Amino acid sequence: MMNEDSAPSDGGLPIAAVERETGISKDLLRMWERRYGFPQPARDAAGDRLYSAAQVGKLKQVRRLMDLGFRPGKLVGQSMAQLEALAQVHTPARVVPDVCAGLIDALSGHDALAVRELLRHRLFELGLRRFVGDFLAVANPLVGEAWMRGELRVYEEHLYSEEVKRVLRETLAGIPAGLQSPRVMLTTCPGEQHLIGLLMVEALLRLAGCDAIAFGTQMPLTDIASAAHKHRVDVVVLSFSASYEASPQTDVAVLDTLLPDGIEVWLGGAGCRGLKRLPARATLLTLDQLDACVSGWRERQPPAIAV
Amino acid sequence: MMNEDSAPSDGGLPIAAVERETGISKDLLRMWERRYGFPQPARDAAGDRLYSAAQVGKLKQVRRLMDLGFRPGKLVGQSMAQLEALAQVHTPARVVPDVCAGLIDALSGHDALAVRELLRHRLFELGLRRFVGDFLAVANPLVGEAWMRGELRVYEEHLYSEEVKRVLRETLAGIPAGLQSPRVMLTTCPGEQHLIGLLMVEALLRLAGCDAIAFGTQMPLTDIASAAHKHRVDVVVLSFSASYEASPQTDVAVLDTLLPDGIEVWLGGAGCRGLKRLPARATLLTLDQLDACVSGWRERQPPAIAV
DNA sequence: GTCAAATACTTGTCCTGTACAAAAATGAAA
DNA sequence: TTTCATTTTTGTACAGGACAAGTATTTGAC
Repeated sequence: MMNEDSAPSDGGLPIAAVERETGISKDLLRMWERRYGFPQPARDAAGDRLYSAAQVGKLKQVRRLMDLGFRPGKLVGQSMAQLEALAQVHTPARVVPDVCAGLIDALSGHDALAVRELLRHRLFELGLRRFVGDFLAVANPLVGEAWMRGELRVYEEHLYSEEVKRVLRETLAGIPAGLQSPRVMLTTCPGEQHLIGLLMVEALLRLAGCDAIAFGTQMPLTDIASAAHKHRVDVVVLSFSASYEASPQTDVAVLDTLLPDGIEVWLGGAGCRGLKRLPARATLLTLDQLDACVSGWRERQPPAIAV
Repeated sequence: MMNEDSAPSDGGLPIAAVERETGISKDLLRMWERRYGFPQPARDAAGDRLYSAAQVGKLKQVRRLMDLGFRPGKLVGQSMAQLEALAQVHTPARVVPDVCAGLIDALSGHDALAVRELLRHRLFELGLRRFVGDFLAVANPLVGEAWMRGELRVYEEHLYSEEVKRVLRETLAGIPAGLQSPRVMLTTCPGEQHLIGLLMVEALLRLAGCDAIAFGTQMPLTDIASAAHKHRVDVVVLSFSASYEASPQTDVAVLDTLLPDGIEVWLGGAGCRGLKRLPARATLLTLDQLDACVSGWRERQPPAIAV
């Protein structure tokens, strides 16, 4: 067991810390070292790895570029400057749509208040449905790309997502809970900590009059199943972000065996791209298909039960 | 690489899924298997482990009891029933204080709306400061203990924390952002996903007129440092829950080397118990010391700058 | 030349087994 | 009873091998 306390002042970060900072597993860090010779961390007295800040920084950059589709073998050999250039080139600044004007500036200006005001302004201007469907649907990837290009720092992206969550929750508080069917529960699978997509769906479901129950993120699959049963929900909504590590495919297959019959599963988010061979009860959908999906569900119900 | 898709329908869960479901690392799962003979998962065609639902359930129960102070060696040999009995005995139902009356019932009644109403009622009855300091400070551990005893399911605890977050955020939205010093940023270290403590602190700071900036959870330490610098904050508040896996000690030590001089670090939460040898800039505090801490900070500032 | 199938390469995760340091428990002395 | 030293327990680190899934590249038919 490495001595965690010896690390900070001097050499660098132990491997567990690097895993948490970069999201790259210990196994993989060791494998890259073996295969590519990078990163080649120093060692402490006990022979445990100690990664320098520079190595951790490069690892983060490599990881970003991998999310863009690059393979690690091509990346690890490059210098930090080359990697940054690569990120620049491959996420060309898109034309910022009018609705998002000023957003990136507000974020990089380190002014939390300005960001919040901007979001609120858009919300009142567009109304909740279009705020979600037109503004957030555009702004979220825009912020992600700006971060890829290095125009935004991690903490600025954190600030953005925190303020979006805040504004959405404030607003949801003002909408009386719908009581119509379908009764929907919202959550994410373990490891998926992105809540924004879930809140966006919740907003639209509330507007459609559905009885939506939010359970937050990261519910173990067995608990999703029993909660769905106990709360007598009709639909389980799961959101998968692009950075979801595990396989939505597997999650859905497991849930299919755990869930009682008659409960549907609706999946959304960038992490669902390329999903196939879904169980019969599962549906893949985008935000703008949600209303249609709710209507469709209502039509499928026996008239006696439908509201 | 195991075939994740073959698992769900038949035998059980692959080791990565069990790690995510139980929070027990792969390394440790294999170590327990070798040392204690439990869990002893089936194997797929490739020789990869496949854990049954029963094994995963027992692992979760073992983990709960370990949080109560039991050692794994004493636990793994016991049957599921014995483990449940143990949990019953060692978390005796406390006398439920009046303020919390009805809470557990509302949660186990699977009525999200009732929970929300109860929380709102307490909030209006007590006011924000006492809601945080008197109600939540009592209710949070109460819910945790009820879960330990098996009186609440995981999803009921999820529901509780989701509704608490919701009510707190609604309320925070109504308090104009304070603009007085100190300027405080709130976040948690990577791996710490509990937000409630942070929201409670934010509420109290806002009431004290502080300029509080919330960054959400799980910021890499390097980003905490640069955000603190760029946003020109005076204090970084970190919250550590009892279930924090990594070492707050190490985190603070690392931050101490990364943060610019003059920025203080305030630590709170159950995860801080037993912390010692803190850097000079770090302070350990509980909720009820927060006001005093803010006053203390203000007094320490040169009069010219103090507000 | 174009498309599709077969082949080769790349990459992530799993495996076994070992080692060791930190934490906890135990026992001895004050 | 408290304090200190010793033993046991426990978690995390290491090395290096294996292999399947995903990706690229070549081959071959049309």
